[in-house]
Amino acid sequence: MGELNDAKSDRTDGEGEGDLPPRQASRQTLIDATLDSIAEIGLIRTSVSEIISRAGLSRGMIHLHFQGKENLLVAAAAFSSDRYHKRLGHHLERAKPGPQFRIEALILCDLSEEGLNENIVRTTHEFQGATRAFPMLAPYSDTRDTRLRTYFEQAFEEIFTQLGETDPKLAAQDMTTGLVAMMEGLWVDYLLHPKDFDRAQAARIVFRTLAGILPRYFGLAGALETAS
Amino acid sequence: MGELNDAKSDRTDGEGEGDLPPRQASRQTLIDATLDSIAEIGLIRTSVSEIISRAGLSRGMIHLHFQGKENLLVAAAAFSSDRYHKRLGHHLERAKPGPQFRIEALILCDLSEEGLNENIVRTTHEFQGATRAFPMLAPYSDTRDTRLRTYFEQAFEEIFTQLGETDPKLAAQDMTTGLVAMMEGLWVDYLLHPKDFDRAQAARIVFRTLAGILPRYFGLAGALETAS
DNA sequence: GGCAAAAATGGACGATTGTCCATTTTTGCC
DNA sequence: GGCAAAAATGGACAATCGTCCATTTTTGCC
Repeated sequence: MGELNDAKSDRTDGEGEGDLPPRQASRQTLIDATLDSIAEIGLIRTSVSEIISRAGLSRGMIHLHFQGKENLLVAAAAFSSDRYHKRLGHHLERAKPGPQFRIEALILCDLSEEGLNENIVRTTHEFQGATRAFPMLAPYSDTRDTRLRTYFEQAFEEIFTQLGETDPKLAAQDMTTGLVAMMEGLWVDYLLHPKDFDRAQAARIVFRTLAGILPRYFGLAGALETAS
Repeated sequence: MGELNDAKSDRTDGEGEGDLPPRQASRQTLIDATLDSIAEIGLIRTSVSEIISRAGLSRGMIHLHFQGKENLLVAAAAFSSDRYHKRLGHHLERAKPGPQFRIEALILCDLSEEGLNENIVRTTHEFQGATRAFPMLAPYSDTRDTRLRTYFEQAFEEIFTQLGETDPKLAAQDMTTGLVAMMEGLWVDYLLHPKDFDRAQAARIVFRTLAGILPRYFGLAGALETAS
């Protein structure tokens, strides 16, 4: 649903800080510059000077809008995470009915040009790795897996229930863990070799794996219509 | 190989790399301290002061042994990578003959307590993410996938050749990419939730996936003896 | 024990970090 | 147009960064 858009006097925002810096445009400029810098030169080298240089703004803006660099990083991670989940929801809405089609939609979303590109993969990976240094980033790094996992798990549970599995919850958990791991690993693969990465091959591999375990629901090309 | 003494009168002392760093003990102490620091507080916060504090040595030692922080990071990455591959080789030697047993050995090695623990996962992930900031670390981050991938690919090619697959090389590539991705993803899973991670479940998931595609070679518990 | 080389020390150094604030510029309402 | 509030500026500041070197301590051979 609609989070962080306008709502001009959103007073209750965040914790109990009294003063609310409003100007939205340069706030977003700072977030964009931060994400660009992280993607391009990494979180380590993303300094305040680097950010304001990319944003074309002055030094004090970060403190004015975010009361420090750390909050800016959190805001950037939140923005990135939110964008990711909006995309997921978008693809889910367009999916045909049936659990196997929701699973297919999520997989194809995560491998599409808009869902899997160098900027996204780099920033995601950087945030993930910075969890130790900046614990407040953890929830946003974790959300990707958590939310994606939930969608997968529900869909798999439907399937295993249909199949009459004795413990559909456990089977769904295992399938989800394996599938999320494979998707995560493909992202790392893309991160390390963006030029050699083949989206079609990646999708084929994922669906071949699913077809091996759930042949009535998945084929090599994706989800199958013929679910009893 | 082992030249750690003599070269006594290499007095040129210019900025060329003529002088050989001799004292091995404190050199290793620095590497260990660096890896510990990276695992514990992350690469971002691993400063020279932090390293020498953990090592119990003095400030100048880094410059004496490594001519700078960057070379120390490279040496630490190289040491970590080397240790990983020695462990892989060890497990490969002990594997029963047959490609499916080599694959099983690699998987179990990568999921064992000695192959998958918080220190290893954290440092590996940190180095992987630092590739953008420190390009000289790239080869050592890449080696893990490359070497593991080679082992898998050869074994799978044997299997697919035995099965009379029309294009055993391509099939082996796909299987390898999927399996490496899944292993990589399980590492990330462990990284984010070391307490909740279940090694037995992880192994079961991997073998269930393999069993789905290669049922004559793998069962839910691991590799099968019955490969005609 | 003497003594030169090696190993190790720890402070100086300039550069850069993130924070903060006194100012200036822009905005928006009368 | 005037003028107060908001937005934006850019430099001061202490702290920390990594590098480097003059010095001291330890080592090893005669």
